Amino acid sequence: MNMNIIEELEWRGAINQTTDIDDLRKLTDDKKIGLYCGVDPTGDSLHIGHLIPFMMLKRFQLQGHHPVILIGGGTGAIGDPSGKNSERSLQTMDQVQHNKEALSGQMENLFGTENFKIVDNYDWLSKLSLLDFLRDYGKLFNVNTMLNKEVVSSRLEVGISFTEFTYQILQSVDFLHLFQFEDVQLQIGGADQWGNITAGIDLIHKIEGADARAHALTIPLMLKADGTKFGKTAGGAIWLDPEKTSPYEFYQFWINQDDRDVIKYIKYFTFIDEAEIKELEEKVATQPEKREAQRRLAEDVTEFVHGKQAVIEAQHITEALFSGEVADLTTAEIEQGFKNMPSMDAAADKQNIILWLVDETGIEKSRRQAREDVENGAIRINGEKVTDVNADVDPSTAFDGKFVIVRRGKKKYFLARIK
RNA sequence: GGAGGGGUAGCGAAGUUGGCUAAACGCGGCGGACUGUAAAUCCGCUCCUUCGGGUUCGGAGGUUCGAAUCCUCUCCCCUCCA
Repeated sequence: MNMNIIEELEWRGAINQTTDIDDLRKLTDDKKIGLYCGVDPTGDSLHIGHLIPFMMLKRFQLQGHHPVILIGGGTGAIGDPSGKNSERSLQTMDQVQHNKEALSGQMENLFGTENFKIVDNYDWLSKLSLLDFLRDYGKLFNVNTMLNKEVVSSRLEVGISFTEFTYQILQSVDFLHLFQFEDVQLQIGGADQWGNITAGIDLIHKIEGADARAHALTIPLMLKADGTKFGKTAGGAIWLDPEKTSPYEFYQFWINQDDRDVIKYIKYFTFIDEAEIKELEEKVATQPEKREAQRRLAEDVTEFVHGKQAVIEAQHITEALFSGEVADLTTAEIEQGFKNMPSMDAAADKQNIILWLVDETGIEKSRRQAREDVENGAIRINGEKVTDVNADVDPSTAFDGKFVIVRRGKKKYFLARIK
């Protein structure tokens, strides 16, 4: 596809707001630009919320541009007030360092090491003395302007510390630094970053001259059709770390997206081209029950994050778990599929199902409930429906006596690991 | 310190002329039907139980054949006054 990157982002619905879009289009036509987004090292794994700006960077990268991810090793120690209604607690430098290392590894999985750079603003912010900061940058920021930024004004009622108030200056210094030393001309961020990014552009203009070409591009707020926040499930965040969220669960997250959202997500999170997306859109409208779009979405994103093999395994596990035919799952697949499903240790002894469900495994909280579920036909042991409350559970009959897979209801699974 | 109001099951909220109330109703949760691993809807269950019964209504004690409901003491919360 020879579409200009900005045009491509436009049809993908990925742009919320930009500075001079015509100049941006021209700039990206004329040369391969440097661009960046910042990530605060507030945790030790990326989650799918991070994927939102990363998808943008990736698209630029695929067209030959030079993405840079800035890890806020310096600012992370300060706390960005954006999107927060109360003061953040500070992290220790050790935590920040640990998180930074974990995140960098994950980013390299997504972007490779060619034509991609990770920088840490600690490297330059930490060298800035207070006096230099005040003389070189502080002078260029007008407090009235800063107060008017949405991020700050929304906090005036509840209060904001000087530290967080200063955040926008630091982020501006970052942009300036990258503009000067990494040839970065565009900063990307969530819609709530607009104020911070434009503050940086103002700084660049003041120092580098009004004709310096620095741009801002923000991404629309991702909301689900039901109005709730994208990326959160009952079980919490969806992580990119396969130890925290298994590839199977990751795959499941995407396959479960609402019809109303799926095309939007496909446009945003996959590299599928326009023609095929049109087809999928048509399919959602005419044959929603096939959920082809959801499958493609899940496949594509899972492959991007975890690789081809992970997709194949996730699909195998999916097939087994949803058909109930769990018998042919491998040990590794069981481990993965049940990563974040309830699991418990159990003895190898054969015993009555009610006692086993309540006392041995704790799957059911009372005998009353256990009986009810068994009698309702809600319980399956290794895929076999059990409706007799006097039946026994014999762990030795499947999976070499290592596991007993319990399914309650249509899709709730439990894994008993036999000791 | 003074005057009121309140603490009921996961949450919200009835019930306070003592028994018919293991405790209405709503939400949530769990099953089932339908279905597309959806949405909506409908149905059942939702303190424990060896199914005889047992233990609950902030806590302790008392009155009574019998209390979430009455009395005493006590802890906590809210509102108003100081």
